[in-house]
Amino acid sequence: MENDIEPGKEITISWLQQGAEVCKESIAGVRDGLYVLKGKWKLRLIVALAGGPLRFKDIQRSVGEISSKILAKELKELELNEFVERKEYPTSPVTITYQLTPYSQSIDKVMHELIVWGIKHRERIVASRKK
Amino acid sequence: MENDIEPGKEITISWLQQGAEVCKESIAGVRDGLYVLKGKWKLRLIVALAGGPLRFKDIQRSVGEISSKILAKELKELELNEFVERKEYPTSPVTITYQLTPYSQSIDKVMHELIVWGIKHRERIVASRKK
DNA sequence: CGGAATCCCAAAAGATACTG
DNA sequence: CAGTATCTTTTGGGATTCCG
Repeated sequence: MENDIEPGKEITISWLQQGAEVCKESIAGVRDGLYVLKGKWKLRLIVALAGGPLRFKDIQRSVGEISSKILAKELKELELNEFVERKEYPTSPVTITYQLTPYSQSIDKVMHELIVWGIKHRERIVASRKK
Repeated sequence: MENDIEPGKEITISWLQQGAEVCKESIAGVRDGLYVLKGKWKLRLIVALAGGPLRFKDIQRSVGEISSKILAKELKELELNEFVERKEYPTSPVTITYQLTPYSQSIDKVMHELIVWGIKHRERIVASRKK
C-alpha cells in the first residue's frame, strides 16, 4: 500500500476555488500587485520617502548606492502606479521633490499580511534546514 | 503660497511606524514573502498543482511553454519552501509526482489580500491612463 | 541638481540536445 | 519519463559621461 500512487490529501487553495474566469482575474491581480513592489529598490524607496518628501539627490544619499539611471526608472514606475508624486517648484534652479501619495497607503493591508507570513515562513524554513 | 515648498500631507505607512529593529525585520519579511512567489512561473505551477498531484511532463503540458530546465528549477524552489512535495514511486520506470503540501495553504490570506488589492489597483491605473 | 544617453556586466530565462 | 548540460537570449542593474 505504501507504494501505491495515492491521490494524496486534497489541498484546497481558497483563492483558486472559483470559476475559471475569476481565477484568471485573480492571477492577473496577483501579478499586478507583485509588479508594483518588484525590483531591488522599490521597498527601500518607499521606506526612504516615508519620512517625508525628498529631492532626487537626497533619495540617492538616503538609500545608498543607487545609480541615477535606476533611481529615475524606479521613481517613474512608482509614479505610474500612483505611489509617488513628483513636484516641481519654480525656484532657480528648479527644485523637484518626490513624496508618497495617500494612495500608497492602500497597500498597507497586503504588506501587513506579507510581513507576518514572511517572517513566520523564514523561521520555519531556517528551522527545517537545521535539522 | 502655491509654489512654496511645502512638506505635504504626512503619509503614515503603518508597517513602517515601528522601531528600527522591527522595521528591518518587516522589510526582510516582505522580501522573503515576495521571494517565494517570485519568477514567472511559480503562481502558474501552484495553479496547475491545485487540481491534484501531477507528473513532471504533465505539469509541463499543463502550464504551457516552460522548458524542462526552468521547470526543474522552479519545482526545486517550491520544494525548498515546502510548498510542493516530490514523491517517488518504485514503478518501472520510476514514477515521480509533485503535489501541493498542506503548508502551501498558509499563504492563502496573503494571496487573498494581494488579489483584492491587485485587481482594484489595475482598475485604478487603467482608468487613470484613459483620461 | 535632475536627469538622459551610452556602454557594460551578471543573473534569469529559454532553446536544444542529451542521458539514465 | 525526469530530468541535466550547454549555449543563446533577454532582462535588470550599474558605471560613467554629459546636458540644460
